[in-house]
Amino acid sequence: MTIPDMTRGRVAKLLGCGIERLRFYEKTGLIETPHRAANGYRIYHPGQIDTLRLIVNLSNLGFPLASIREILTLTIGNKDKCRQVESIAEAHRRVVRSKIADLEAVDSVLTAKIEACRKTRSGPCPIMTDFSHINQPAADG
Amino acid sequence: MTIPDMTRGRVAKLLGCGIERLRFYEKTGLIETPHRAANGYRIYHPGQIDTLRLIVNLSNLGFPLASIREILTLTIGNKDKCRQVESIAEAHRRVVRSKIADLEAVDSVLTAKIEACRKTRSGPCPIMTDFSHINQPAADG
DNA sequence: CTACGCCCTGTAGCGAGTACAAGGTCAAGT
DNA sequence: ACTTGACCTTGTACTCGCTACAGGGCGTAG
Repeated sequence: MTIPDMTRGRVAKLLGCGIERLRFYEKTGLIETPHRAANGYRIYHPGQIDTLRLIVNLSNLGFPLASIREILTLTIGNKDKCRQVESIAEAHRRVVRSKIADLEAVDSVLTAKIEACRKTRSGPCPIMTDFSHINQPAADG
Repeated sequence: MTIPDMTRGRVAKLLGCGIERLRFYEKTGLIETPHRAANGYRIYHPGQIDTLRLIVNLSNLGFPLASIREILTLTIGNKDKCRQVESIAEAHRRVVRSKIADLEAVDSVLTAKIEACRKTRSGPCPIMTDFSHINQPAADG
């Protein structure tokens, strides 16, 4: 049972991401450059794969790479550093919730406009008119 | 009461956006190049300002510029074209709702992890460990 | 006449990758 | 041995929707 070399493609498949993404994380310094086989191929060792899995998982949750970079500098097993990670996660959750609120506001505007469109039997389209020459706030002031 | 020339800065202030954004819309062909005064300054006429307001409003709702471009090709006042605009808006609403669903899923994962962090009194940080070396799906198969 | 604010142009950068070209390598099949 | 195809390498350009900056011209108020 020889374990096959973890080349870029195999790691990408394992982590469920594209191979270029791994190169990108390497290019931007999130991981160290992996060892190379004699033919020049990258060979990832288990620790690097763990790191990459952490990066991919956090990135899939929308953490910006700057936050991920910060999390990576905090080594595992320290209680105080866990508090730091927690606070980064809380900050990110605030961003996520704010985006949800924004999108829900957009959704309700869209729904109102779509309703107005449906009621329009003839005449100008409400989406076009409402968003172009209505609601100029106090243009006479 | 002389109406001042609508220069780029004035239009930007009226629409609540930055002046570079207007140049960007011009560069990408969303609006035609406005007339120039003798000194080379752009002078926007009311129709162009209406168009820009439509663009800015739709863009603020998250419509991609490709959709906005499509909407702009549909002239005002035609019932059938209103149906087309409506269907673009519906497609965008589907995208928005899908994003909301994704973000809510992210929110619940974050909340679970933050809870786990809070319960951690000592030992490794759950965020780091759960996202790096746990949950490898059936690694023995 | 000078200071400041507005305008012009072109270009580069953001985030987080994705895509492509041009080539080297490896493993399998014939 | 040879060919095919999948994989790997590098560098570079593109995505989206702006934003920022450099280096200059113009206009107005004091």
